[in-house]
Amino acid sequence: MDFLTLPAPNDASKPLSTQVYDAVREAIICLKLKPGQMIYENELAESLGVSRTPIREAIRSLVNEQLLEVLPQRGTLVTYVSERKVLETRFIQAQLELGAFRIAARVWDEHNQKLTKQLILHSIRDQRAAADNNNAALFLQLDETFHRIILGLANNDTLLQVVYHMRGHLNRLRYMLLEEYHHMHRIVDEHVEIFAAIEANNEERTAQLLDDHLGKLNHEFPEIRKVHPQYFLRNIRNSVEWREDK
Amino acid sequence: MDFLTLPAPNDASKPLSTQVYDAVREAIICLKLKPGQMIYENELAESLGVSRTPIREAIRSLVNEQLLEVLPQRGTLVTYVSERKVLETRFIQAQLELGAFRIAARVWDEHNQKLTKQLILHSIRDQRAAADNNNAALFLQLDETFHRIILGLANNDTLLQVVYHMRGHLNRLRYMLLEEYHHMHRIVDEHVEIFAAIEANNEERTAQLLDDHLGKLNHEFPEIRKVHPQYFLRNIRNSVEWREDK
DNA sequence: ACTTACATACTTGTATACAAGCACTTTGTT
DNA sequence: AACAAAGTGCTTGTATACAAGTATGTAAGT
Repeated sequence: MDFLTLPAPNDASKPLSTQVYDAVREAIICLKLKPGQMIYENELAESLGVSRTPIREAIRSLVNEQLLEVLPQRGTLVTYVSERKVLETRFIQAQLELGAFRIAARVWDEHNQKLTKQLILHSIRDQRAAADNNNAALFLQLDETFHRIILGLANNDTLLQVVYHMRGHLNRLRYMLLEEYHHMHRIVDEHVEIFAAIEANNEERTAQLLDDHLGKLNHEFPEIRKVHPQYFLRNIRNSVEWREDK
Repeated sequence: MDFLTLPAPNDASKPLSTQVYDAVREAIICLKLKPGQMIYENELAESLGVSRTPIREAIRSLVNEQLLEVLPQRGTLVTYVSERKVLETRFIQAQLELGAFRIAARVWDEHNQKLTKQLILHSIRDQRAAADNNNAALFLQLDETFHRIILGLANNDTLLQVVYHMRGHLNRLRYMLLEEYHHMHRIVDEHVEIFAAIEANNEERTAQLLDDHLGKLNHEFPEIRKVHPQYFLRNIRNSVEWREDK
């Protein structure tokens, strides 16, 4: 667990429980904590140099996001990626992002959103750089930022938060995909296309492009599952009982 | 705080933290804990007869749902209802429910869903009874159940969970509305209409009716705000600083 | 050889003790 | 009388101690 560290040894700006939450969440999404792995409160507490109390509070939040599952008196499980969960999460993400991107296309105004445009162009440039360097972790972050900028045009913080949670799940899968297929440049191209449609105030085209963009995950899913079967569940619900490789 | 009680004095079926969560959440939504009210961990712990540990874990979950806000070293605030939060939440609810209800209308099959139909008819009957008795708390529960049955047809548990959280916010508002305007029968009528459209596999009409059904909240909002100004925030974000009545 | 019972070393769940910070009161000064 | 500053009692944040349950290994019995 030596890869788990807090941002600063004695940083009082945020409560320890929040810092632990951020650190563990990042580790789960980057697959440093592997789906199916057991973790233990004492172990985490020792690694991070804090007591069990903030650890438990962080775990509780991650259980709410279904990234962890507590098995009482046995330990805590990093949840498997299940096909069902991915499909469910993808549907929600699509519904919300489609709605928000439509708003973005509707309200986009070249004159009033010069700053936003600069942000987007910068983001796309950074994405290209990350793609050139084949840096999957960084690329995922930038991809998320790009989506957040557009979503921000809908002026709905709650939506940003919900989409953030949904992405928590999907990103583990997307991380595997990026590491395997290195298709980052294709994704950036799609981002460019989508933004062009928004700039043209073309709501229908924006929605169509975004739907394709998000939908690609469904086709890639079965492939990546064969590459990392140990991270996936076969059955319907998330459970410790049945695993792909048993 | 004497209205706060756990389901059973010594029920080991669920962890205390979960029981506390359920009890406090219910109290917030039914406005027994009022928006803007301060609560304290010690006070809750004494009322419920447990230690601060499970209390804190429950509070953490409710903070994640934005029903509570912890002010460090000062206490915990029952969040105000803000216009912004209501609009944001309503948008998400609409996007998700519209998507799911469309699926329901598409997949509905009289032959294969006899059981579901029975559930729905029962639910509508119960709703009428609650409306007759003018029982707002019960009606809200039944309303939620009705929506959940339909949403269940989309076969997406994650969506059920997200909608559940969004409703946590809206229900405080809806509770005020029901107490004030007693328009439960109108709501049941709309439910009947929506279900008829689903039975007819009429996706467009289902979506149209549901959109109207959910949209009514937006019109009622300014009215109810005048009745209970002390529960609402004037400003953009949820914050303890600015209040309607200051 | 196989099963069963039990001791043991873990785990999480809960309670309590201590630390640090905010708010108000009270006291002292001008 | 007005105001500033220290003190007191509250709050949440964190650490630790204890309780209860699970899995495992071992030894005894069949």
